[in-house]
Amino acid sequence: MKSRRPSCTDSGSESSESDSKSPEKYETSTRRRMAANARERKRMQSLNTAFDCLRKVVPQWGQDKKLSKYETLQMALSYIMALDRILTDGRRHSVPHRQWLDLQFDCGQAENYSCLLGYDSPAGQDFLKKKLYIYPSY
DNA sequence: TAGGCCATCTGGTCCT
DNA sequence: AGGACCAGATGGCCTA
Repeated sequence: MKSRRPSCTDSGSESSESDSKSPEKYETSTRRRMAANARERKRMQSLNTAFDCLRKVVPQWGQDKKLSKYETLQMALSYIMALDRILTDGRRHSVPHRQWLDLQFDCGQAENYSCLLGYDSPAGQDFLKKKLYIYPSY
């Protein structure tokens, strides 16, 4: 658990409310606020889980540091556009059915693709370290 | 120490 | 009425 605002508790802002409301109403609103805070925490945690999944799929070439959320979104956008371009170019040049599109990449971050393409085994990752094969599905 | 990033709280708005 | 979502505010942690 990370930092929390010291002035704020899970019970929400108290002084003004306790002055103006009956104890019952105060307790009810306090309970609702706590529940809302807990839901919001859970929602943000699930959002962060989704970001972590996205980080695993997106290339992080030369990045030993974890991508920020903004960088992750930017990288995902670039990555999707690059893959789209590959597919578009493949169609335009009418790649034969059995031909593989051989993309050299020397970034050495092949594990970034493993969960996307299903190469989770060490042998598969070793294979991917040399080449990324994308089979045209058209 | 400043700036970037993040977690959390909070109030508002919309939807069911 | 209550939950989901959002944006603003705030403060902690980390790094250059």
